[in-house]
Amino acid sequence: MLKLTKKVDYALLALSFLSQQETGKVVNIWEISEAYQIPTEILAKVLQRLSKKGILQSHHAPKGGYSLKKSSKDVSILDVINAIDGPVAILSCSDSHDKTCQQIDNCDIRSPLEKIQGKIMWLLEEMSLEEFTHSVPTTGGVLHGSINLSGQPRYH
Amino acid sequence: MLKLTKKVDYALLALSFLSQQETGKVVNIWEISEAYQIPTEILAKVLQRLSKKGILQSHHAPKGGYSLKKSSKDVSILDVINAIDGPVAILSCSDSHDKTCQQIDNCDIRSPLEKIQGKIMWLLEEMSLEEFTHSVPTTGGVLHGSINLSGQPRYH
DNA sequence: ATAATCGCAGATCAAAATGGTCTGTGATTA
DNA sequence: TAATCACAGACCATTTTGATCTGCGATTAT
Ligand code: SF4
Ligand code: SF4
Repeated sequence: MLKLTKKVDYALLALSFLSQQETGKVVNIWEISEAYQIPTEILAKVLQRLSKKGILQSHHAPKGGYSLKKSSKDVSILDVINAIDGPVAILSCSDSHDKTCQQIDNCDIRSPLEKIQGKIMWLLEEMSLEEFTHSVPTTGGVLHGSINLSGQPRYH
Repeated sequence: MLKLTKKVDYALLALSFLSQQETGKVVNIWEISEAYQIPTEILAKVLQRLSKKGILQSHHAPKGGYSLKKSSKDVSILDVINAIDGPVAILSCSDSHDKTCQQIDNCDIRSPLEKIQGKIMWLLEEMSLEEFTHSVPTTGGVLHGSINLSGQPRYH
């Protein structure tokens, strides 16, 4: 339920790896695959999409590979998810025109659900790769009050 | 990606339906199924789980059915998701002991991801069924500042 | 120029999660 | 005691995801 896919996991690991290198360093798939024990073929797919979306720069050539195209603070987690799995959508009906939900005519929960969806997207958009890989303690004061930043759920 | 399951959708619709009735009103599966065009068998499963988790009260008897067991402001969206699909878990590894992820030894993204997970759970826990069905404009001032409450994503 | 080393693209298969169906049982009450 | 409701679990179909395979295209060192 609400689980991130393995591909996104792979993408984040790879990006994390790259952002730990000296800036502009070119790394090939095999190295990343080796570092995390990820099957090379599927990692290839993942990195391809990241480069197609402008997050990575690819260099095809001997000694080629991938390097970060943007500063890690200009890449949000949402960007990564969008690149790998297509648009985040909590609801089946947010694909809009696509295939319409049977309940849509009588549905009175759509608008509140969209509100939640907006908040989740905002959350994912706020967090950049930089904060992500460097374990910055807060998101910069955008969330206030009683919000739980411990990473540990406080519910039973 | 990150999509709520249809069963949760059904659960929320049913709960929304029930909370629109006079309090304590007993409604059977067929009526709800009819109202939203949900297959009765699967709706039955969904309502069973809600009653097992103490969200609904069941009355088996002629003229029986289900009624809300708690006030709608004491039921969070997280409760509903937990009841239907088991615990919310963004990461594959948060099932902990279960089957371990191949990358877990070298993983340097787990803690930030758990942070995000915590925030999402907090979000879902904050919103009660009452706010949900009555379209209350805000969540009561817990989120401040530039948060986007419009329900519409503001990203491209 | 050409061969080695890379990424690119798409088809394809396997496994898992989900949605939906079916059959039979148990509780309550008119 | 029969009708009406929920309960339980097995079961199958569909969709999504993870992973693999095959061949092509770009770049560069020699
Ligand atoms: S039930 Fe409502 S919210 Fe859920 S998918 Fe259908 S229209 Fe969208
Ligand atoms: S890669 Fe890290 S975060 Fe993702 S599932 Fe494995 S251990 Fe958890």
